[in-house]
Amino acid sequence: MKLSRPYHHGNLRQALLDQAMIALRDGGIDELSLRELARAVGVSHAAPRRHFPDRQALLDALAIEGFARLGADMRDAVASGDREFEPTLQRCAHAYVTFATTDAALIEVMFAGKHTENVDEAAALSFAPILELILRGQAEHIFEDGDPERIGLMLLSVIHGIASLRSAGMIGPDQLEWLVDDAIVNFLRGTRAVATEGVDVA
Amino acid sequence: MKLSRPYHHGNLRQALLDQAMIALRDGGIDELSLRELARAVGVSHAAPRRHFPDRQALLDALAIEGFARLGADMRDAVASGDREFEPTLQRCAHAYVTFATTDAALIEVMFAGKHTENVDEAAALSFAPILELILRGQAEHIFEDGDPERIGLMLLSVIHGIASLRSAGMIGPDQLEWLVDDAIVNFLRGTRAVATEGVDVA
DNA sequence: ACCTGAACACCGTTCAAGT
DNA sequence: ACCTGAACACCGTTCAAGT
Repeated sequence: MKLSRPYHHGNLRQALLDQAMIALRDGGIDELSLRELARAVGVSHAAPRRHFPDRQALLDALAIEGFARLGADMRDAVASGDREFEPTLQRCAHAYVTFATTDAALIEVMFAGKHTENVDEAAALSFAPILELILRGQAEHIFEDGDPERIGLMLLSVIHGIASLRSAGMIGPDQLEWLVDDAIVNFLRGTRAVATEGVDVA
Repeated sequence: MKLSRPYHHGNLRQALLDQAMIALRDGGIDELSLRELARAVGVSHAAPRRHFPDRQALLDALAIEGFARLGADMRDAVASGDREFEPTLQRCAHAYVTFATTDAALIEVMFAGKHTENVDEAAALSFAPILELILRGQAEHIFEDGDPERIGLMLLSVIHGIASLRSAGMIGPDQLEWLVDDAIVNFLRGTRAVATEGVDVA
């Protein structure tokens, strides 16, 4: 006769990750305990060890899943809506910030630093939509020529900075929307706010 | 006869904070343990409780000290060197990023979110040099008019974003210098990189 | 007022042992 | 191959007790 709880038939790893995502959402990174995860999933406290050698390995796996979702969110945002450049960039930026504020604890894990190669790979991959936008912007002569990574890094800095300040509580929920809008406009045109002359792209 | 270790004659609180700063530098935020701090300072593990009700109180105090130092660093950077606007802004930004990379764990504590009112006060105070620069920039017509807080928030986002990405390891140490330079230039003039016409500021 | 010592509940990690 | 149970060393927090 089979057990009513049959060893999680091999998907314990994913069950732990799913439970961890839930725990992250309503507990923060410090509340995340391997033992509690094991308990919630109905397994002994030593069982996770087969799938995650230590706590950091679990966090790395979470970060990788997070970057995959972040990249997908941005890609979707770019694809949805019209093709006009500036609104597209706006949607991409908003997708990033929305992700970061919705899953604040997760993005903390993603950018925690103590990572493996695999995490860095996932991170680089997730930023592909941004890089593609830069390339397109250069083709449309919206951006200056030169290393697209350089421009991408500057763009990422603004967006991630906003997300980070929001998580820290230094930006109110109400300020978020227009701040992203303004930051993108400012990124494109600078603080001098010259009139929108010569911005008729294609 | 007096004890050779006389109860830390009332400065246990500061001794703990100093030791915590050291621990933060070579251990990160997770390595920071109240018990170890007490041990390092030569006091029982329950003694810190008189000065810090719980771990978070210690972290809050660290954050407040951190913001004070960050503000001072930026103020010094602004004061040192010539008064030309753009270089002054550059020095201020570099001071921020240097602080953030030198004391990466500390700035993590400072922006961790779970703060008290007092920490928010200290944070706002530390950003005063940035706000003053914005006001000066508006007076010199380098910035558009309107809410200086709005411009300050955008500027802070870029700078903090760079610092944050650096801590996460997504920006190499070698990329840091020119990225800050470029980000400030881009903040002022935008990505289009129009020639430097009409930028002759008084 | 300030600190100690023992106690409690919780961790992450390790390892022999089970099926 | 995958999981269990006991064990170890470490936490933060609490509280009666010392001086």
